[in-house]
Amino acid sequence: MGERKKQALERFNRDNIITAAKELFETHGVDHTTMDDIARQADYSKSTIYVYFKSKEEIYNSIVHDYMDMLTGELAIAITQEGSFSESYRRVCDCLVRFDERHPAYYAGLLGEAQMTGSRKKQDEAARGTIAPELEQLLVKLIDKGKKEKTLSTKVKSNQLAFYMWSGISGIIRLADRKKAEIVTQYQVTKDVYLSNAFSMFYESLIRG
Amino acid sequence: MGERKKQALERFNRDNIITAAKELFETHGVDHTTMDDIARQADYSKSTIYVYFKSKEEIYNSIVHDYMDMLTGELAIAITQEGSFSESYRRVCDCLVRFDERHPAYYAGLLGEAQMTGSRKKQDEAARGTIAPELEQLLVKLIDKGKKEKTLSTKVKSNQLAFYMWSGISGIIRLADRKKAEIVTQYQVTKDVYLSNAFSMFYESLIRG
DNA sequence: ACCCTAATCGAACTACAAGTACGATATATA
DNA sequence: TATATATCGTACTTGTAGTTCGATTAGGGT
Repeated sequence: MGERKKQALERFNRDNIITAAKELFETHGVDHTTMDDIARQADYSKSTIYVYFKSKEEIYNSIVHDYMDMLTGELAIAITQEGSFSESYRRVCDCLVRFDERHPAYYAGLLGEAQMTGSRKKQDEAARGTIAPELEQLLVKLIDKGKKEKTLSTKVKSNQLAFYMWSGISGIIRLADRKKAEIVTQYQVTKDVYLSNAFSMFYESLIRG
Repeated sequence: MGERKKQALERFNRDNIITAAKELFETHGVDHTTMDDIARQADYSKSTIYVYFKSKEEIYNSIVHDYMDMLTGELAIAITQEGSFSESYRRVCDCLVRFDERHPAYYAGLLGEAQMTGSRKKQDEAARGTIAPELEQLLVKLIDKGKKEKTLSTKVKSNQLAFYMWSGISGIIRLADRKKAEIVTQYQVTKDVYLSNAFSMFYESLIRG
């Protein structure tokens, strides 16, 4: 078989497997989906699955990677679209909230915090706990936009400020998601209103860095 | 055996087991510590372990609970000690940072985000993803202190603001911990300096809520 | 039509750790 | 000494990731 065809086949099979895994991960949860489940759903034998992916974790990471691409695409638009820093900032927050709502199973993966339960293989050192570089670049771009229009001071280095922004926003979203029930019952606001307030407050910290 | 003695014995055994587990969890990590390891370390048979704890997770949660008590003690001091809101706020941040540094294996548990890998039992619904109520009360107390001295506006409800504060601080600490290497190499500051800056910025968002 | 190679299958197998079962034994109390 | 109960030890069950390997299928080249 020609090298061309071989690669096309590999891609085709990987895609099928990922599609199947996505469905199962989202409906039953990552932990309750077994490799046999994935094989059955994708209509492959388990051994074939292991030809294309060396572990369950690699499947999960591939999906996260796909979603990461989608997300960075959306963020790029949110950031480069016309409007002030403040408007871009809100669009970015919205993007992340919507991502968390649509793909809760992968939000942890996006932050590099996913851990496979019951995995026999050591976790990939490479992918551990890093912000994806493209993501970081985008956030820096956003910060620079703010600096250019003098909304942000230039005292703090952009990448450091971007990192601060990311940690704050992701912390806010994570906890809001975890405690959404209490937010509604105890604080008497919807989750969206709470988040909107929180992002507004957090914005203050950025423009006074 | 009298009820008194029985309870003392139960406590004694639980303490021994927890002490053994703590050592192993901290030296080898929670995931790489097996129930057999714990039994060996504590000098009990595995079956006895299961008399006193119904699962590995319960052992872990007990430890978290202990540390939570310690931490709330320290926070209570940090908050009620003399000084302004701003000073208390810094002390609270310091407390949390030091906790994360001393007990990284339990920081996730503290936030209610720990997940046992390979556990056969369903996770306790009760303990899922909540801030411990005592912790929440303390944070509210801190916020109220700020309101009383007019450093904080009273527009936002105290418990909501406390929650926001908690999510921000814990997000900042978590990511700083995860990326400490990059902080030093890329941002050219020590982790402590970075955190100090971050907490200062975040402070701005609180006083302008 | 035939062969060869690579892809796929299937089913049994290993490894491992959590949690269980249960009879044997030690220890204290009455 | 008799009884109750705490502890032990060992073997077992269960669930799942990942492996092995011989059998089978499919397509392309001759």
